[in-house]
Amino acid sequence: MAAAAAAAKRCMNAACGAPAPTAAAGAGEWRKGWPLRSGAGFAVLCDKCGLAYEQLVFCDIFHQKESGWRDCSFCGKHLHCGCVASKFSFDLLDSGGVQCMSCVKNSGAQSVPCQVSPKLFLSQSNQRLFGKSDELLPGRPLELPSLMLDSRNDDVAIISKSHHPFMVKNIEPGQSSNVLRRKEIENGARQIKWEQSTLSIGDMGKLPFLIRSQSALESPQSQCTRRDDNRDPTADSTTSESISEAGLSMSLGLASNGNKMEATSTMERPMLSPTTPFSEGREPATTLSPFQHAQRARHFLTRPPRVAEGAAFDPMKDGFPHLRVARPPAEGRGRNQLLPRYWPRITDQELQQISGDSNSTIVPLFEKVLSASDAGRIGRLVLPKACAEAYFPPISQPEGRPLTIQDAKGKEWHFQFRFWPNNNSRMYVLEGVTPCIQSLQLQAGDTVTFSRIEPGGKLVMGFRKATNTVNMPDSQITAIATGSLLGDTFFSNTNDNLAIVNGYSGFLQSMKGPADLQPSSLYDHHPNPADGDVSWLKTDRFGSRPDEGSLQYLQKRSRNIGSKSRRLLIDAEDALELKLSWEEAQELLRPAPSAKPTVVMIEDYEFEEYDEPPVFAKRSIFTVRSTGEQDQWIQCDDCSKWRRLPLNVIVASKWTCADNTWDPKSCSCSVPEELAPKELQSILQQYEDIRRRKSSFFLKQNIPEMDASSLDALATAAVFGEVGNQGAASVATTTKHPRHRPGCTCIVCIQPPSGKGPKHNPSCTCNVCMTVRRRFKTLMMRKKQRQSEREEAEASKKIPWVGRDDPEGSNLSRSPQTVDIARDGDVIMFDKLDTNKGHIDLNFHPGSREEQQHGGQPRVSMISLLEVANRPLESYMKQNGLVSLAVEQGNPSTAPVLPQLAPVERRATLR
DNA sequence: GATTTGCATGAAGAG
DNA sequence: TCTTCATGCAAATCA
Repeated sequence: MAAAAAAAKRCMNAACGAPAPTAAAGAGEWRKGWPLRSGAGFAVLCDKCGLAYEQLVFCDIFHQKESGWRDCSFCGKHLHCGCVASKFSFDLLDSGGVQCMSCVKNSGAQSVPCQVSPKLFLSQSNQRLFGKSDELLPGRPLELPSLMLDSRNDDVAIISKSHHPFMVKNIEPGQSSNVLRRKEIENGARQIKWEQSTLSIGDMGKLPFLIRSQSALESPQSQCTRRDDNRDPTADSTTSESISEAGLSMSLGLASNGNKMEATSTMERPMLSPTTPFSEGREPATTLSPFQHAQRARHFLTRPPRVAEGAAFDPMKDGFPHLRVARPPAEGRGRNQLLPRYWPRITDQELQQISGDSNSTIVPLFEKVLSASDAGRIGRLVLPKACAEAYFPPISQPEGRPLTIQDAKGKEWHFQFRFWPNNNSRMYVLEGVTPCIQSLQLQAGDTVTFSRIEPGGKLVMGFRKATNTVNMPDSQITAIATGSLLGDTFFSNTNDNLAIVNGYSGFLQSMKGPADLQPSSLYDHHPNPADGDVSWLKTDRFGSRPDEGSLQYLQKRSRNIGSKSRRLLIDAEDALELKLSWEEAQELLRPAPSAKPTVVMIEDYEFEEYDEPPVFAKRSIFTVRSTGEQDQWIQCDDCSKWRRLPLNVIVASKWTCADNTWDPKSCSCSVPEELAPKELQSILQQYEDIRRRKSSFFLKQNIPEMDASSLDALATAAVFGEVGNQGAASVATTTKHPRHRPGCTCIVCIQPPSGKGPKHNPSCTCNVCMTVRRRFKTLMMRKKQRQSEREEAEASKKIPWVGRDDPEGSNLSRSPQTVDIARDGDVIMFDKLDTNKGHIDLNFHPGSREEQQHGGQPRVSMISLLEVANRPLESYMKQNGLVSLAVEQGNPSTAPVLPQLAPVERRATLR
């Protein structure tokens, strides 16, 4: 292939005959992009990971940017598109050889006809199926069985050879692909119904949907992919997006003229459908500028269905009135520049609410997630410039003009729509929104949606409360990506996990791409798990609205609320989920092996401080024999056998028996397990019991607010002597303000701030302040620990200690055979070497043992401490009957019940 | 002293 | 590199 290709590396245009670039001109790079298989496309090889990504080659962006470079979805390394790399850009012809792009440009539309090749073939390398364009001809609908999914990562690639490949890349495993499969079964081979739009809507933002119009930029072949560019864009709003929207129709599964879409027709439409300009013999009127291509590509990537303007997609008709679909922006000045994040996500139900009578049509315009400033008492709502200029009346003076906007209830609000000069630009604001914001009880993170009633053009605003807004810690995302948290939810086997990791990696990277995410649609459309589809995200676990509990949602929220705004807006249930997941991750943390802790004694408590960040380790289970000797058990990743390791050993996340250098007898998977099956089963069962009880405990806590900032707020309040001041509660809430530190006294965070300001800067991070804060945390933790110990002591007089830890009546409290098993870091009382194997040592008391070992010094559970410290100051003070720091212990009876899940724990570590 | 106003600043995203 | 926009901040205004 390479040789043949090399021989043909000359422009096929006889009038040109320009040679292919020489080695000096970058032929090496160029070859890198030479088609791998039958002209299916230019294979792009990542030098770093060696993975081929044909589909990336066909991205319009290549040509729009004329850069020829793109990042590998896996490793981020730049990929290379051979067709545009050199000063000559060549296009592959079906008849063989190449044609240089300069000729394509010069020859115009007549030079080379659109060439198609009636073949359908399977990529051998990755089992992607490449369907050639004539397979998509009208009357020859693409057989859905041909929409084979990559067995590894469920990629779907539908690529027409000549210059019109359509690609659906990296459909997430178990997600959209399942939709495809399912509908394939249900509807026969031809139709991809509406659900495919689910796929696409989500995938649009999540992964680069690539439609290749590689030559569309200038080549005659591009005519095939071009649509009616000379149409009046307003004449048919659903088709005015030309290529991009045509492609969108394919990817969304939304026909322009129907509620449901057939894969065949929508795939054809962009290039070969009888309705397309090309098939109609109409010439494209204009050559798209790179910018236009870029814009269209973006729209293609994220174009959701239109509702009010053409009803291409009608959730109501489809029986999904609650679908939260990212509506496309309505017509307006500069609407093409409207970032998808501002696209209104509004359900038809909400639309109907707004419209009231059915005679009016609601045109969703845009939405915005309220920032702290927007929702603050300043009363200014910053409007996205593009939105303001596109949908609000034009204003020429900074003073702007009054604007009356009606809310969903019909109440009219009067605002001042104005702008400020800003860096040679404008910053549009809606002033006087405070009454409205307060009336609607909107907060930062909530979303306001602006729509227009037609006819009449009256502006209406709706809102959406951010009920499940979570900014997921990176670590959890990482954990999810590696399947460690959701392995069972993802896929059941390692190989699949790997595939998912890969796909997820792409997903994460694609999040950075130009296409924003519209995940809600995805999850609104998401097939019911009961249907047998795999839900690859923890929507069920969140138990919330699927769109808002999804990772995509979290990602989007974190973007929308502001990437600048790394803050936590945690609803109770999600907070709990997050907390548990986070703790799971925390349990895998170990001090860095090389780290030498500095032991700090604070009021008789030992804390270890590390200067180095912790490392992730493999989960292990600790057991204690009746002799008090502890063991650590770790499961082999290969054979799943449990092996005993020394206590102080920290193993990497991947560990096999072969790595067991501490016990040569058990360094092979063939060696039987040391633990008897019953013993092992007992341990694991108890282990799970403990986990469940921990979860149950947290569920029962119903902590009103778990804002991670509470700890800092508490400490800060202490620093400035505000403990006991009810106003301190506002300190916690103001940490939603991303740039503010706890205790910030700015006008947004704390009003009024003046007059009572501390002498120290509240955000001061000097050593003194930091130390004071830390010590205060410790003080609070210790105080709480004392209370819990007292409670424990009192409770122990009434019931056996094990019973306290076993409210659900597990074996732990019922049987002397039980053992106490805690999660990693906790200790399972397990007498492996006892003559009564597997029997619990009832005489064992973790507290007494701990005290014996540590000279009577109680140890502090870091989780427990954080649990306490995370409580908002106000609730903390209330529950402890504290008025100020000067007040010592409150009434123990009012103290919150602390988790007694880990009576024995390792030394608390502080960083 | 409290609140509003107008602009400046800078992080992050887009191109 | 440019643009956007969330936020800071101080002057202006109000009570």
